Amino acid sequence: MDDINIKKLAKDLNLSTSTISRAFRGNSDISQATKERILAKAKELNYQPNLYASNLREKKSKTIAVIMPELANNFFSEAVNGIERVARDNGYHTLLYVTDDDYQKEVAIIDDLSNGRVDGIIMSASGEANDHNYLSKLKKKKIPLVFFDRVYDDVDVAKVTTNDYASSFEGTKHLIERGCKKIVFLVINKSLSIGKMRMQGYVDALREAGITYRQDWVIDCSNDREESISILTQVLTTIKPDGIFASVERLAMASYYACHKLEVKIPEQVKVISYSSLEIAPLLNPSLTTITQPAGSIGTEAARLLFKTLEAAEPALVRDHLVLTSKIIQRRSTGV
Amino acid sequence: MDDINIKKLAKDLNLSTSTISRAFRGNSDISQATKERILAKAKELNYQPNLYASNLREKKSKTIAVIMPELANNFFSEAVNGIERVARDNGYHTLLYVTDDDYQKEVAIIDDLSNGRVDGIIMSASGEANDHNYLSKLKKKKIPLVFFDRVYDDVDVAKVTTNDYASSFEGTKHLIERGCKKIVFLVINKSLSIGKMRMQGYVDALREAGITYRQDWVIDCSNDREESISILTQVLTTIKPDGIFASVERLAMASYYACHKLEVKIPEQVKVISYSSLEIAPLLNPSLTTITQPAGSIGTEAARLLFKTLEAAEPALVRDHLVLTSKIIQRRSTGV
DNA sequence: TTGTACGCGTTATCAT
DNA sequence: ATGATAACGCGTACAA
Repeated sequence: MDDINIKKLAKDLNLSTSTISRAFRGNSDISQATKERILAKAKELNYQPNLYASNLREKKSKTIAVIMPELANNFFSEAVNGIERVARDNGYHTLLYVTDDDYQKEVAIIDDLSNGRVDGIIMSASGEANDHNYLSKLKKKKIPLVFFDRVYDDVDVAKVTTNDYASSFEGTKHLIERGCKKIVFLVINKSLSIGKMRMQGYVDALREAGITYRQDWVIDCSNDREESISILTQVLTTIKPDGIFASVERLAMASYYACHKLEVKIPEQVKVISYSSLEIAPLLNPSLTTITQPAGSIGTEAARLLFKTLEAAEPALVRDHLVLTSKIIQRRSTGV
Repeated sequence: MDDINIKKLAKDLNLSTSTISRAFRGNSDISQATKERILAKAKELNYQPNLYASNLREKKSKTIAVIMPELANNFFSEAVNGIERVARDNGYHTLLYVTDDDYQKEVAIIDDLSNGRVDGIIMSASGEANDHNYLSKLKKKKIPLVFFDRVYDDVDVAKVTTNDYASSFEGTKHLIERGCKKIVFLVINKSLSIGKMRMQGYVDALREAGITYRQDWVIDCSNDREESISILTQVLTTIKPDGIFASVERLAMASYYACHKLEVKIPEQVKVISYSSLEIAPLLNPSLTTITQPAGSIGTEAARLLFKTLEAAEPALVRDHLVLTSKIIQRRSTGV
């Protein structure tokens, strides 16, 4: 009475398990009458096909995983929304995994996932991650992977990114046009593709404006906020920049903290621009000029690529790289 | 060569499948030598026990689900961190589900989960949710449920909340002490337990201060930001409050938007306090006075309760209700 | 310490 | 339209 399964239900209805099974799967033919009878009884007895048995039998989990560095971040939450919508449309479920920007966790999660728990993975890469060999396991297991936003250049899979080089170039140019001459560039990890692209845009924009690029203007910050704040405090007092370009949102936040603490006025003494999808950017003190990525679209496109791969005859061949466009939203932090 | 499984590995090593199995499970005895030999070969051939087969066999998924209203929210992300840590310590995996504050989605997720995908669920409730009968399915399937923060009073399971009544009382008192006489209370859903408790604290604090409570001071807002902003714009121009108590974070944001738009000065013309775990509350313009919940602890405690239930002889008996304490952090939005 | 054999709950194939 | 049966990959009695 306690545990219900397909056999008991079959016995209860004087039917075979095959018929029960058919009632729950759309395809096979079965008389409308018995189907309804089965479904009714199933609801009454609270029967649902056992997920693990089905998956074992079908060798499909109808589930995908999304791996991302952090949760409390509008960019990722919007991207996830996009992904989930597409997944649901395709009859798939979505599992969320968070790495906290910790490379070790990323490896552990991939490890956990390569036992067939999911049919495919959409991921935004974390941390330095020099060795990406652990991803080869996925290829061996034929679990397709799609990167979004933060990608590893040396891993040859489908990717969705934004025009980081161009938007960074424009962002830097914006600071220069607002009169900045000494612009520092804040990065968490230079080696990460996204950091490289954004940095190059910054460097080239400086060059174009005839400003000589100085290596010590590129500030290597940390994932840890306190650490970043102390680094930035140092920077503000020694380099005394008149412009800050934060390559990721949290570094803009850290910059604000440091400026507040040192009573450095934004935008009078230093102007700030940042990559950010922060919903509350307009409410910051002062409101923050942002380069904003189309987060939702990035998610839906990444999901579409994954499902394209999932359905491809030769999945390995799907290596599209989509590049979407970010836009600069000017606010008070780069005002006069 | 392509698909590896326990049989092939066994054949490769001239061993039986049971021995292989034993090598992967901690318990059964097996000689250290063969165990190492097996593990080595497994790594070489990229073998991992199939998750779905194991789960089917063991009738355990070693996985829990966390269901929450939203992602881009510091409170929930901290809570999730706490939960994940405890889960990992217990050898469990954590799946994340987001409802977007949509009751229908919550029902759908619970439905999906009741087929045995997870061994237990930790949830923060969404939306109005008048009918909680869909949760009975979990009980029938013996999948334990633990609520955190946003709970349904009529559902008799373990819960972890904060002292909403007391902190709301104190928050209101704080506004009164700062000179507010006409304080509106913003709520998204009065019927939700958390809304009720917080509202009662507000009402009682008014009463204690000799301020007559007016029903139209309780503003029913929306999950949709634009809608909330338009409601608040209305409120600011008609009621003209000198104090705003936002019972949830997003309503504080909406209030800020509305005030900015109407050029109503915070805190000079209206003071604002809000429940919030916003990391950037100090950076808002002006910095926001918050009632902050111990998010991480809520998560870890909820997880502990879940695992206690999971291990209990009679799970139905675990109905502890833990109440943790929030604290008020005073900032400029309620300053002079 | 290791091997044999069965069953977990389902679905697909084949038969009726 | 429905039923019988084998197989998915694994873990555990039980046997050796």
